[in-house]
Amino acid sequence: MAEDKKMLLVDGNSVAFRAFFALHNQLERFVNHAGLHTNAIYGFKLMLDKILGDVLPSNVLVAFDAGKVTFRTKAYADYKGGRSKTPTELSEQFPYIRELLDAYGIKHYELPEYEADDIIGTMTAQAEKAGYQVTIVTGDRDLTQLTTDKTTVAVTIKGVTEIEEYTPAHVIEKYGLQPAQIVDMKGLTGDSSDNYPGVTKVGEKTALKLLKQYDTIEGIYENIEAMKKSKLKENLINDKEIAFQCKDLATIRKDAPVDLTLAQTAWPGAKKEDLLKFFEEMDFKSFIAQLQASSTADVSAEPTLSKLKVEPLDAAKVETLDYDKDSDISFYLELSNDNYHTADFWGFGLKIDDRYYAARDVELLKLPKLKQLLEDPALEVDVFDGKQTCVALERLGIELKNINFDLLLVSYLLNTSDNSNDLGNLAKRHDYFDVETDEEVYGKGAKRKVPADDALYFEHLAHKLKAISDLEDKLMKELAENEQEDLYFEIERPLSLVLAQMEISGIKVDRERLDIMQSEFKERLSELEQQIYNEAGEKFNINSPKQLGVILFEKLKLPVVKKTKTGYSTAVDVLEKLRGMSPIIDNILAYRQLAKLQSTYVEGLLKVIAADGKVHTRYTQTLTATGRLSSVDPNLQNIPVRLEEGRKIRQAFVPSHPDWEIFASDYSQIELRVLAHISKDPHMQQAFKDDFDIHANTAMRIFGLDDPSEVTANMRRQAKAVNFGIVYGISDFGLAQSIGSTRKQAKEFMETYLASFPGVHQYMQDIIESARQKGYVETLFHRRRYLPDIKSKNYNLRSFAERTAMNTPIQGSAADIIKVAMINMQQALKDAGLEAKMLLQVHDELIFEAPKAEIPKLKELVPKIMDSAVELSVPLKVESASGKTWFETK
DNA sequence: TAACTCACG
DNA sequence: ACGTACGTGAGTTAA
Repeated sequence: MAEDKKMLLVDGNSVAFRAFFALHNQLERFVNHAGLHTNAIYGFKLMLDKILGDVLPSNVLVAFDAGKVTFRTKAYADYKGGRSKTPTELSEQFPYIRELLDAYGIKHYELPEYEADDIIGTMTAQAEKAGYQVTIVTGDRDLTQLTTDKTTVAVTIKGVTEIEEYTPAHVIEKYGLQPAQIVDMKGLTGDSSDNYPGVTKVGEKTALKLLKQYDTIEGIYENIEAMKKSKLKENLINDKEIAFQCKDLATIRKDAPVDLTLAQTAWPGAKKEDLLKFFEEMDFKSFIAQLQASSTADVSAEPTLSKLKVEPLDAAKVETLDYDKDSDISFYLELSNDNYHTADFWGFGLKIDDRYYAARDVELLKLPKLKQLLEDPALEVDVFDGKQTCVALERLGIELKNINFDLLLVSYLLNTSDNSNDLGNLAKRHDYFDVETDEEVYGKGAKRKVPADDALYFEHLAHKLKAISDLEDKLMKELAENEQEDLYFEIERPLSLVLAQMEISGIKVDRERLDIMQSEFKERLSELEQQIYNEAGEKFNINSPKQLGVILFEKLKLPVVKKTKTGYSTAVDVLEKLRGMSPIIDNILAYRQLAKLQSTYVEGLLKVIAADGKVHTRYTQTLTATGRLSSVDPNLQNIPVRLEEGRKIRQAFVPSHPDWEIFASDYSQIELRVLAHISKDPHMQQAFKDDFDIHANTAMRIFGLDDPSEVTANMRRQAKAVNFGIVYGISDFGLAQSIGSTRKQAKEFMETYLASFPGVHQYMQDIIESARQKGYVETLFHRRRYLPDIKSKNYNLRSFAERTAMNTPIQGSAADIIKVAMINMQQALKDAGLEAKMLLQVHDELIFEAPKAEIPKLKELVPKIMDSAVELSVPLKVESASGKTWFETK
């Protein structure tokens, strides 16, 4: 590193701004014990680590602006005028950012009357001359004017650590300009953020054309006489002085009186002690842990991993493996992608006590020695993602029998909002740094590939095994502290095996049925297409909201109901309002509906039918913030049902054997029943105990009726919306939206509702207060969701957190209940000796296939198991149906 | 990759 | 004065 002359120059102010605003929504979470905001300091530190690691510089300098008065403001009074003041939450952090740099051993510098840019420009020139490679880091694209073959400019684009690197070639590609021409561009067009005007009526396009022809502003004016008469020429002549002045303002100085030698910017590396002291002061706990985990006293830019000895396995070596019942065993199976039903096997790693083994060839797992190890019911194995491991091993004919600690699952339970699937990232969240992320080792997206080098690859596998093993005690202790042991041992861990069975079973799809639908839809779509083109008077892409917006609101001049960030909204609720104004609307709605069915369901499903004629979804067990499952590849939890046309898609879901049927059971109103239970509201509980129509019951209360016969269909519809609103965490706006009333009317409904159900009202207040106190809410089975925004000063964030506090215990407890039912169900089917198989879960319903002869038994058994999953203060209610296809189970 | 739209509970 | 219903996944367009 030392012989490489690499200079890193950082625009301190600009990066601090970026860091501050990137973490602005978490401003209140970044406050240290002294009340100092620390988000910009934190972000600055992340950016430093990233760039130091990428560049490995020999020299570093961070430049700051010295103050408001500069030679530019002296020359042009309005320079940077109209900028809003730096928030105090940020300005208070600047002194500490300088302290941070001191702790890193990094030189920082500022110069009266000059901006950070000019210091950087000057140092760049000096460093280039002395033969350095230069990297500049900034949030300000203007600095790209400094790019040369020796100097790269890294501009932060998103967050703090994502950067875009500008080389001269990239500048040309992106702007169509040489780096040196950027100042000519700015001279012509001006810069609204720096508040200087440029030439009248000259924008980016005109400027580009001019510079292409004349190269520079000087070039333009040398040739101006020859230009033919035009408004542009007039403007150029009138604004000549402005153009030159603006160019001068935009030009970064390379000759500022910087009294700093290159030698003074040499970077010796950070001192662990100094950093520790600083991080203590800032309360940066994870950085402290990260530091303590690293072994050396000198902190280099790249965090160093421990060196592990990994023995490559082959058939002979497998025979020598030695373990017993008390051995500490971790196992990790590496796959080429997420879809473990079909992914290629990349290999595996195995840890027995403190010995590490790895191999690329998974056929080795079929050898008796290894197969027995995995299938021994008396041998506990620690894993990361047990479900994935089980399903993939099943493809090799191996059944993993006794999972002890599942790092992914436990980590999710500890914090349902942290839903990283990557072992390396997840470990970092638990202050463990001795493992890299897959992206770091394998690359991402299309570039992801298994390392060619055995040593490198096997070390990564070994570090993953080590992380699983090292984190077990700590995480299990946290689980116990949270009273979540039962949730893990009794619900989530056994559930992962139930889900594995369901995923492996898959559900049979009638391909011919879908083929028929596809050609039928195709025909109808092209008819609708023609009609729409006729009515519009031209061809356009109906699928493009942008093009459709132009047709509807500009060409046909229909009234604009709602706008989105980028243009006109063409969503269903908008189109509904335009119905009747033009026949095109009905056709567009019909087209949309059909196009959705065609692309997402008919074609989407056809694409994922496996060789066995079935679709095998994957349930993500560690994703949702509430504890629900989700379903991917394909998503079988959103197959159409509400509209008849779409519902027919369900005709394609059929049993996998002749003379079998589909059987489905669903919990009726489970979320409202859960609410009745946890809120202890007597009226709501009574309604469920009496098995009343709950929406009609609510209607009677909010409309003040005495008899169910007085409830009209419309009243019931509105009451149903109110019930939904209550479950979601009430807001008058949302309710008004959903029932199409005024906000005032909605507010009255809500108030009447809360007065009629005092227990519910009390619950809403209590749960919000409890969330504020504890920082989290919990479900019936202690599933936990943290709500840091509940204390936010931002109204929106806080309101969102409050609604979440009301909703999560309801949605999450319902999720808990069906999970218990599923575990009991699998056991009950087995105990009853039935062939029936549980195939799908859709939040409050379970779908099975079974021999026709077993259907009567299921009608008894399934509701019984679902009802008794948990004892609430109100009864649960389950409804069942069966038929030849999923469509018929209604 | 983000934005929009729409399918489900 | 603000700008929202809760929880998901997938296809399309357009940058």
